[in-house]
Amino acid sequence: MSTTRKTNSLVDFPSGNVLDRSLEDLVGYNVKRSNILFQSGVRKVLEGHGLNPRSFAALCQVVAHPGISQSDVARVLGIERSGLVAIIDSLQENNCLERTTVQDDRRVQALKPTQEGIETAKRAMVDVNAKENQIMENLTSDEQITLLSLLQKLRDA
Amino acid sequence: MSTTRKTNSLVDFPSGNVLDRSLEDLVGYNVKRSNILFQSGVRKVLEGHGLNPRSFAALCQVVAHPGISQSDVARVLGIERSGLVAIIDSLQENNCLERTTVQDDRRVQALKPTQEGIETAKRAMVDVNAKENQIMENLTSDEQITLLSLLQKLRDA
DNA sequence: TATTGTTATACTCTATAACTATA
DNA sequence: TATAGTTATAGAGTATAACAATA
Repeated sequence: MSTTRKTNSLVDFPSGNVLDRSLEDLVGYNVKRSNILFQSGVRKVLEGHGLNPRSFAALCQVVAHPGISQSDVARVLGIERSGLVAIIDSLQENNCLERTTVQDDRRVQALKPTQEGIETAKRAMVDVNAKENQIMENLTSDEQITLLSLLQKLRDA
Repeated sequence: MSTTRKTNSLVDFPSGNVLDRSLEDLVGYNVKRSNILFQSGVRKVLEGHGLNPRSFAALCQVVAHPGISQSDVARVLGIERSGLVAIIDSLQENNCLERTTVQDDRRVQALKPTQEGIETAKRAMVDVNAKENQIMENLTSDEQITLLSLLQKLRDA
């Protein structure tokens, strides 16, 4: 007797099926499904701070590197400059940062975090960390650390 | 002297900055960036087989579970039924599967893989596996296995 | 009432191209 | 000629709602 799923299905879902396991054993597929878990969970948390995943990431960069240019934020985050405009607009509307002019190069607008922006980033980061711990609750602390370091090593390529 | 990036930046990027590391130390952020690496790499490979990530995943399910319904494929893949229609349409146009009627329940259309569909799935899987190994080339074999098992354990929650 | 497949719709995310002003 | 910021635009991905046929 094979182990079947609870829904009323046309076919059995025997555990250990070769081709089924092939998909479930792809790292990329598991990364994609895991990304959905984190994305949806973290998005909900960030909404409470008037942020979304991208604006949160951008704000973190501005807070960490006051005076950074939009182009540099885009480079660090791996997104297009054009897509960053609306994100910076929203952060500016929320009084999280200011666009300031630069004497040496009048093309760029240095991004300076406001005190409110700094505090928003810190509060959001606390909540995001808590949410991540909740999402990973069935991993031990060591396993969480291992997962993080392996993903970072992967990205270093 | 701090370590700076190569681009002409307004600000320094000292390694070890607290708030910058906070973002880079979020598991969710690393999952998101890793997902982009896999997604773009695998997508290119699948194009050579007339597939994309979603149609490949759906085809794998149909090959692994001949006779599966569209609703079940959607449930297993974690996507909406409505979004699956176009995917199944494209797989049917490529002669990878057939929609067949079911006597017991005339609402459902059991999905049966064609011989061409089975072979396409197998060939694509070989290439995807090779691509994943390339993407993870700076991880040892043990590390790749650990990463996979941790992601699977995370998703079991 | 609930489910399957389907269509229509809209919304988010994101990339591309082109423009301007500066360098 | 190259870069910064910006705008417009289009495409992919995906969720929602509603519908007809069937259970």
